[in-house]
Amino acid sequence: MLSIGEVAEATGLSVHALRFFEREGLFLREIPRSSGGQRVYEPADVEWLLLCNRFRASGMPIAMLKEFARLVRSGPGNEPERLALLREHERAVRAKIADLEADLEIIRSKVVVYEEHVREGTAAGVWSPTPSR
Amino acid sequence: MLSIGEVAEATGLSVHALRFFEREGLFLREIPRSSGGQRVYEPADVEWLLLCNRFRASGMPIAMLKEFARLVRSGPGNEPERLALLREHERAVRAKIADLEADLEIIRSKVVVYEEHVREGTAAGVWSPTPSR
DNA sequence: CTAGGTACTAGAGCGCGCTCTAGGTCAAGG
DNA sequence: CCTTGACCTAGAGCGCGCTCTAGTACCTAG
Repeated sequence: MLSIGEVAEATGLSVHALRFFEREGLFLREIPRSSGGQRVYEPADVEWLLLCNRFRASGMPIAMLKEFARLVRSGPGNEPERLALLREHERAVRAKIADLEADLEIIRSKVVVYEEHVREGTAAGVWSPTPSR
Repeated sequence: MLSIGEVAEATGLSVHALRFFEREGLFLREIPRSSGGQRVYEPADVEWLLLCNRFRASGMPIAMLKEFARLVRSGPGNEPERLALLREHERAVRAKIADLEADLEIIRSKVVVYEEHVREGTAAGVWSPTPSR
């Protein structure tokens, strides 16, 4: 049984963010309260939040996370929908990686141009104030 | 010589975004105006914007783009600084790709679990409304 | 001459994802 | 008791990156 502060600590999320996540319905269950009204989490909630962190870090919007949580909360029977959502996100992440790799190529080429310029004192390929390249 | 509409078309940026970029000082030069006060671009501006798109797509914040543009505008002599900025961004992009690949692994494993579940009708490894895994 | 389309400036507004404030409650230690 | 600190709710605010509005001007075709 964990307090909101402990969960924040364990997940890297702020207590504000945890309350926000709850308002948004991103948990897999209602988080129960203690007699004094404080949230009482359990380790499984932390595991779910850690997975959420991965999803978020990989660019999944809150709305999609919400939808996934909704599917899980609404019980068994919709696993194909959950799978479709996960596959969609997998596709999106692969696409993002591919884009980043293409962008990295461009950046690399600019880095190389500047390295040569800085090493040799030539101005080939770098920008002048009035763009010429 | 190009109008703002043509540049928007060529770069995929909106005319609003182009005016915003200009206010923010993201261009490599002052964009001149026609007699009637309309912006007059040249192809080199489009090239720069296309590179900006790459930078932005790879997660470079506007502030960093601004700084790079400032360095270029302030003329020759600061190439080592420009290089340092580019290398920093290159590092950030590589890190982001690595993170995404790690996230992708996790997503894959969830997809696999759901694929098995959906194929075989077992409930192993998927979430129940009250989280057990 | 006029209408339509495109552009202008200045500034407000928005969607996302939190983050923080205000005003209060609760539980434990001194 | 009383303070301290973690927590509560409801709701406002913020940083980013645009996006849109209002009100006006110009330019080309008919």
